[in-house]
Amino acid sequence: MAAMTTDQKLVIAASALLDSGGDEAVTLRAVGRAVGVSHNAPYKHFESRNALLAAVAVAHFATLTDMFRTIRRSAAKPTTKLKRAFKIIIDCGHENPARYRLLFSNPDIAAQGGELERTALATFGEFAEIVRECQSAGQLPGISNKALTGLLFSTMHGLIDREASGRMRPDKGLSGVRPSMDLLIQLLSPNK
Amino acid sequence: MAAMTTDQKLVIAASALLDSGGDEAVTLRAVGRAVGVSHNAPYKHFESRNALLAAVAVAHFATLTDMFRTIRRSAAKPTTKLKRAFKIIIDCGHENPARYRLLFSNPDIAAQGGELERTALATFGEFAEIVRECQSAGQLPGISNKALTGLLFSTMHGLIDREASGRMRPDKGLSGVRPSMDLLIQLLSPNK
DNA sequence: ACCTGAACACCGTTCAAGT
DNA sequence: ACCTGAACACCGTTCAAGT
Repeated sequence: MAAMTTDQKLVIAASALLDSGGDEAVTLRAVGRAVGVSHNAPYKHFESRNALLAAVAVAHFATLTDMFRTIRRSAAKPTTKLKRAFKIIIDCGHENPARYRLLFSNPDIAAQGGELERTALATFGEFAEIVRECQSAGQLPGISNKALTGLLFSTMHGLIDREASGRMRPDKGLSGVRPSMDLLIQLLSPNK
Repeated sequence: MAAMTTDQKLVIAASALLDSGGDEAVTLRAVGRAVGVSHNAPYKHFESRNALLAAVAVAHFATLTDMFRTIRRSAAKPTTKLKRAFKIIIDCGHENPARYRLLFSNPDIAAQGGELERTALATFGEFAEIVRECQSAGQLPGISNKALTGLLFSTMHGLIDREASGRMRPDKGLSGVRPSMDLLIQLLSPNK
């Protein structure tokens, strides 16, 4: 932590504030205080608060890509790989809801394009390859890989977001994201 | 508009501001200005800004329930009814994204519970009945109605939210919410 | 190159005071 | 009962100025 640039320190501080206090806790004043600079020093490193948050998102997307790649290269069965990939995203939604929303549900951040868009597409691409393995193994329908990946990812995202929004009460008959995804996989399986 | 209470005027003004300028445009100062009262007059009618937004959501949920009920009571085929119900929500997501997020993706609003929760559950219930008709007609799997409804609704929500967040670029192989939902219905159909 | 302090134009919310 | 005006404690952002 000695050899860390101010840029990195700012991103790390912003990420910690996001996880501990949610989006509105990431004020430039709090970030500056955590790093030991003034509240407008971040403007010397990032164009705006949104640009700083986009840098946080880039770092997390890169980590997700690595985790997905590790899963894909493992010796597990395709469906096991898929469930592990699901679990990573679902756990993120549960443990760090503000971070999840930054990555997957924030129009202002996604609109920045550039490096963020590239990194996010890489994450999606790794996920798509795991889906492809399931298709090749006959565990998922042999339709367009991208269409199926988008459908699965969107369903998972919808379930996570609805649960985080408090709109998936038990009386709605949905016990959670995981069982719902298991149900979907089962319904989609070509083997009966 | 003569015989309108101040409460109603505030809700209507807030809703209009939400649709035209997004969530951050709904400031109590702007709402007050639109109605012709001071910027803190709303506090005499609602506990907070969030309570005012919750009242906006209640009004829209009630409208959605009515529209779903009308569809359900029509003479159309079950799958046609379902597609019309989808279309109403999808159109809302496209035409009034901020309103859509208020209704379906805002944890702070949903956390208010009370009348909002009841109204939202009624909307969901009407939707579930349309899904049930499709199940009875053999167009959708005969599993738990609530589980299937939640799955369909979550998928639609995930697709809408990902599109609104700018994360469903054409190069991801997804041409839009509607075709993706059609694909899902087709994949889920018991008839082959 | 990098940072600071003061300032600006906003917020939601509170409160004493008016009718 | 209902509303107002001033005030408070925040924001993101800008800018002149310092080293």
